[in-house]
Amino acid sequence: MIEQGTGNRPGAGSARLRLLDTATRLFYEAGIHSVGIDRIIAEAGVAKATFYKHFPSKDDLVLAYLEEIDRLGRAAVASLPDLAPRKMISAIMERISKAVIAGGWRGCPFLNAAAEYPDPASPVRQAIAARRAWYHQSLENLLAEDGDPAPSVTASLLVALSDGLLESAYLDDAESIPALVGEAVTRLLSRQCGDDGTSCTD
Amino acid sequence: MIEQGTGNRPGAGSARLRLLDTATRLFYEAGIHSVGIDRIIAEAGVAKATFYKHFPSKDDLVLAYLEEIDRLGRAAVASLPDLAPRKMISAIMERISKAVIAGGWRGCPFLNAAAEYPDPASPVRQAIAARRAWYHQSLENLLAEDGDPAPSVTASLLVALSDGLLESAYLDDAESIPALVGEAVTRLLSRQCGDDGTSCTD
DNA sequence: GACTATACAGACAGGTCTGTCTGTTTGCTA
DNA sequence: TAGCAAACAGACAGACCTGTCTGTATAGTC
Repeated sequence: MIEQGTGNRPGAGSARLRLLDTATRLFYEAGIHSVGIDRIIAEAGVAKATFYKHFPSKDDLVLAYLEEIDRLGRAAVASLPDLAPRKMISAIMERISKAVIAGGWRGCPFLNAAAEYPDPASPVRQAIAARRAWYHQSLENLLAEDGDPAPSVTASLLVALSDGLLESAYLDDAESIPALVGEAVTRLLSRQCGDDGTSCTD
Repeated sequence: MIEQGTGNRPGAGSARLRLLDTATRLFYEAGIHSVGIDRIIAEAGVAKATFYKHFPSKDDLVLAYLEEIDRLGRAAVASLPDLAPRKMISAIMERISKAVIAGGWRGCPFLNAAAEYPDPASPVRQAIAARRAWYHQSLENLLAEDGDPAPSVTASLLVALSDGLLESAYLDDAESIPALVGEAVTRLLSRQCGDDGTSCTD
């Protein structure tokens, strides 16, 4: 899907790629409204006309930015090894720790974007809603497989905890997150013994 | 504390109040960077020079906006009736439901502001950090009183869940929040029977 | 009435924003 | 060599941004 130009045609598609990469970095680091087109094209080394050829408006670039992150996240989850449901849930939640420990964490890109886009009907907000629906549904399916008595409620709590831990990593202390993720999963999932590695000794 | 001018001195202090009220509404509804000074003074009915007399810069107004919300939140918690620790924790968490059900919820003002202020050294971010530290400490104290074996960890989980539920109310479904708040508290707090109303039948 | 404090109205400067436009260069293809 | 598609450079328009400034009106106080 990602066509890394520069094969035979030195610039074919690479301008779009550079724009999206640069915008991703700048939008995430500085916030969306704080970053102007001029800065993006300067740092990407792309002419303004070329930018507006690939993205009819700035909001189209913002949308592409979020959709690309969404795509990568879904691909990462899809490529997880096939484990028992509860271990899958743990693996998904532990992606939080990995994202946060890497450094330069500036909060969840979707929550940050939502803060800047108040209109729920805007394409940006709809992309965020789609992302959240996918995440919730993925967890709910696994919880149902795991025999959770209220998979939708538990999934909502896991989504909320994911959001909260991602924000906590940004605003409080990133290093404490991995331990908190484990603790949260242990406490939130209903104790059902026998399936797999949960302790169930209490 | 709130002095609604127009008593004997028709305009004494009321300009600052109108500015802060208007800014609070607009910053929260539309986002901080999206609202210009011109719009604030127009809707507040205040001259620009008057604005800059009360607030040396826009960031000072932003800071006043967050500090006022912080002050109100702390006052509301301080004025809760004196209950047993666990009930106090529940009461604090249930403030989430009340805030969210009222309608017009646009997410946590502090998380929204943090999304727009990347520099952790900025006064805005420091106000956010102070708010979060207060909230965490308040919960931790109550948990310690309640005999929680790891009050700091549990407090961190409650903070994360608060953040997450507030975001969920904004982006997913506000009406489901009250039930989720109760469920979250039940599942997160360690089961210690005998104190008060926790079921402890499992 | 004179003085002071407060707020009003609005022009202005200097910068930045998005988006459009003209014209040039580059490199592949026929 | 000619043609074409893509990207380059950068001027420009029109709006909006923050912050400064000048001048006026009002109300309370001495």
